[in-house]
Amino acid sequence: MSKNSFRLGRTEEMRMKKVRLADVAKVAGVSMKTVSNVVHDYPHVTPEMRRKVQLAIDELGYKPNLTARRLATGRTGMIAFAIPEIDHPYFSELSRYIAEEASLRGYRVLVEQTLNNLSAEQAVLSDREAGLVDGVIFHPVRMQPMDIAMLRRDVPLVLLGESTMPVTADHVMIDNVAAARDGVRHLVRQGRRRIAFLGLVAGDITGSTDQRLLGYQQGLLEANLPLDPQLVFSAPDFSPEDSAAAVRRALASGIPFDGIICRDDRFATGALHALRGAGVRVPEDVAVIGWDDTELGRWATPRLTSISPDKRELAATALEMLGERIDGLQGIGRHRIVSHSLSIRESAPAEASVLM
Amino acid sequence: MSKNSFRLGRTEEMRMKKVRLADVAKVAGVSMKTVSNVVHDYPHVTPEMRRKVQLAIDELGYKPNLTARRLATGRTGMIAFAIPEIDHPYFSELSRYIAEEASLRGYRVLVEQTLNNLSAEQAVLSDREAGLVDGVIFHPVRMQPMDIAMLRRDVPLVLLGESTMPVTADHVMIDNVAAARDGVRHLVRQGRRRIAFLGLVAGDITGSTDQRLLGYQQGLLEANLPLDPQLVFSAPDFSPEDSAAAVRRALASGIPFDGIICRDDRFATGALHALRGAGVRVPEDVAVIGWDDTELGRWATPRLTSISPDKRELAATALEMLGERIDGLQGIGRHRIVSHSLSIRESAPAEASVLM
DNA sequence: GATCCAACTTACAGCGCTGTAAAGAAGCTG
DNA sequence: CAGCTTCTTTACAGCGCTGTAAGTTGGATC
Repeated sequence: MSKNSFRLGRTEEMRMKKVRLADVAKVAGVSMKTVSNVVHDYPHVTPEMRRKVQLAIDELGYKPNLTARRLATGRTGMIAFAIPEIDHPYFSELSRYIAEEASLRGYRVLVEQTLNNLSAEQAVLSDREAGLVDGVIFHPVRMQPMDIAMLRRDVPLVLLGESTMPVTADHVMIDNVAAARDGVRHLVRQGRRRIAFLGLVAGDITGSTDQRLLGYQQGLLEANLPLDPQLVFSAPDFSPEDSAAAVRRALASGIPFDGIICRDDRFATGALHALRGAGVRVPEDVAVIGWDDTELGRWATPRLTSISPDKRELAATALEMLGERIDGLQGIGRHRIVSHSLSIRESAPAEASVLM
Repeated sequence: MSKNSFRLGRTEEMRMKKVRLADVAKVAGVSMKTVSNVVHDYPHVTPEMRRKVQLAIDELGYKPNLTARRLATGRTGMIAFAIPEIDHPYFSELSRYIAEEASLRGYRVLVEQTLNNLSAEQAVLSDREAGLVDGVIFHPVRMQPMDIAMLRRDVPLVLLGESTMPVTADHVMIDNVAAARDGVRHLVRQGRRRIAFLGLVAGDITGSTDQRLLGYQQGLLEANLPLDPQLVFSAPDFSPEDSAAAVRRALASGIPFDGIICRDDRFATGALHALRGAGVRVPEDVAVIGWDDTELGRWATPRLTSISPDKRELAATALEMLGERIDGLQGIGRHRIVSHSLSIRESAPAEASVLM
């Protein structure tokens, strides 16, 4: 009876009170540091000592307190991943790779949404608090390069995305010019001659689509096709609805076109819907190419041909660079290009299959 | 000149060295605690003192060190959100609401992917380390209720999802039985008589679809429709591909059906593709209802009618309950139901519009 | 057997902040 | 103006861990 109640007391104590390193040390009859060494698999610990300590750890159910560790080491083991929207297909897919690559390197990821909001983006850089994360991977959409350069704080930073970036920070992207050109080439190879670009977004101050637009133009010139400003469609905002509206407007205005290259899969999805609604066949009448190669496009009808950044490589590269910065690497910002390809599906099939 | 270099030195000092509370206190000529009080807007501080301290804070560019704060207070201000896959449309959309609701309550969110992996799920609960987060919102898919109950640790926990949950933890879900019944009713109202359920997944040990299947059956019985086991389709895994294959198999086997209710939008998307590939018209020949009301379904062709859990309410409720637990609320697990609705679109339109 | 070395282990001072208790200041009361 | 109360401010001991420097031990060396 009394034995039982003692046992209960013991058990309760084990789950109620948080066990500290010092408690383990006392039970094992060693110093705190030795326990710490066991926990960290420090090599110079005799097997006997290790066993003794491990026994005490197990008995007490000791769990290291991360916060204390962080305070002592100055490292948090966490990185922030700051993106516009976590539920945008491209970013949610990218998040997954970032999380996986981070976990491989012993980091945890704190996802920070900026919601296309300037002040939220600024908050990412001019953090009110310090010591939360060891580094930041940031995909800006509203901040200008100079803003970023100015606000740049002491925490290691890697930038993502196609907009112009300050030369003071590391940056990873795909070759957007080449990618857009590849898309145009693919359409040209199918015999398309009136290729549209969708699209510019009113108030998109970052000029993030500039490079894609540039590649689009290069692709046309390369094929000796005329540059028709009417074929550059604009949308009021970034949603598929806005994109669909832009395509409807273009159709209504009677401008002829037989191909569209879109700034992202969301835009392409909107375009597909607008075209279908107007009775325009894809790809027979108009071929459509998306951008980002997301699930949204893979399961669109028809399945979307899309420019496909190597997201895994993107994530791995960003983490690699960030890791180097965290490890103390100094120096001017480095720019890295990761590979891209064209995922060819029904909306803009390869030549062989387009012989309708 | 010398003035300039002094300034530079000062500036450098400001960005190089991390400023501590004690530094601010020294400059302001007050105690550390007073600075802390100013930082925290503690009421009993004279305006003059506040001004003086604020000046020092601004001059030195002081940023509180979160880690130290955490160690001292025992609170991290972070919660973990543990889900199978961050790039699953339902979870990425839910993540967004969780992040927003958390931010409203002063919490940051650490997203943890379990990748449908049992050991990863166990790791979520039996955390190796303590003091990382104040609480956990967890959507299990592999763990059994008893496992969860056993491994349940000291950190506050709120469970999400439709599987059976231990009575020892808080739980938020929609009424899956009612929702499935609503879906069937909608189809029946359109005159559908051979309604399929897609689908069971081989090896889905959680029985997470049980309730949806139950509601499906109730809906059929309610309409005096026979229960045909052949109309419950099975898939080997959770992807749209698997779902499409399951539908193709059903079509090939010649079982007649004129409606499908799917376990999620991904399955519905796969079904739409399989049907289209077989020349079956949606909704004319077969009406399709999805589940989760995600962007994937909203932009499918045809646009997907889908059972729509109120994701914002779900997130808010989970955070509310978790917050109460973090604030010390004890007692048995509470179960909360949040509302759902049916988002009616083209794949299973309302009666009026179905008169082809 | 004294000396030295390498392999282990320990003691303890921080990491930067907050909670507590207690001191100091200022305003009231009779 | 002593005696109280209330409002501000201070001093300092932790929070739990790790890095450093200083032991301790056992064995190899001459």
